[in-house]
Amino acid sequence: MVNSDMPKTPLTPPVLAILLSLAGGDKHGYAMMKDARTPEGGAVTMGPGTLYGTLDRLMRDGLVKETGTTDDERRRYYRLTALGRATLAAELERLEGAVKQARVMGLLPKRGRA
Amino acid sequence: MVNSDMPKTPLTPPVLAILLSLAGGDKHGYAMMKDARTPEGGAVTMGPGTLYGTLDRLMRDGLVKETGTTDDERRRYYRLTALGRATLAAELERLEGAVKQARVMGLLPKRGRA
DNA sequence: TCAGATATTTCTGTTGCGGATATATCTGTT
DNA sequence: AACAGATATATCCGCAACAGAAATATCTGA
Repeated sequence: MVNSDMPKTPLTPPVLAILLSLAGGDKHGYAMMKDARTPEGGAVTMGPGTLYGTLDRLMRDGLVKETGTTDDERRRYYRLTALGRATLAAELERLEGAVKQARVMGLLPKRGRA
Repeated sequence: MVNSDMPKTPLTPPVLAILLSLAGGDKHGYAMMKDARTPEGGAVTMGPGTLYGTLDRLMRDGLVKETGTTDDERRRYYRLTALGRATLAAELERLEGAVKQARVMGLLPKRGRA
């Protein structure tokens, strides 16, 4: 159980957006880019430089890997690793705590409470 | 209504931690640093470099200002501006959306803990 | 007064973001 | 089948932000 098996948080917004997108299933880069722009995806606007650069770092750090399969010559599909999933989960719990705290402080409009 | 009046998101983790801490009342740097480490503060560990550097940028961007008052020679107190509050609120709603989405996808344990 | 904690400042290396540019492949149209 | 436009990735590089160390000053309590 080395350090690299432990989720490291906090995550930057581009990293979170990518992991969140991949949590919905294997995707190629361009699809993640569009995913991220949506409100549910985190409303993050990434250009290609940020996307593919971040993707490389995520693979280097073992949070994401390529699937190796494709349905289109151009596309490269990516998948979360176990560490990637664990990291995403840890970050989401962290954020949930902050949001909850914010609600207590009255910083958020009444709704929420899914 | 210029651009600088509009909240800009997403925020990086250190920025969020600082704004969140200041939402609880005027604080000095060292206090924010300790605040940030707590789970409710976002569980972010910042050294002085990150803290004061980020604080300078927040003042430059008009999200935070100095109060000018102190109860201790060493301390410099900071306060959220209206833009700072609006930015924090926007970011929290953004994150709330992501967390909600994550819950739908079953990425979070049943009910978050306090 | 002395030690140790508190609080900030400054400096510098490193990382990661962000936009531009280039190229290749796919799709639909005629 | 050729073309236009959308899709998809690769790569480059300047700049902003983060991260840690080191130095300094002030406060607190024994």
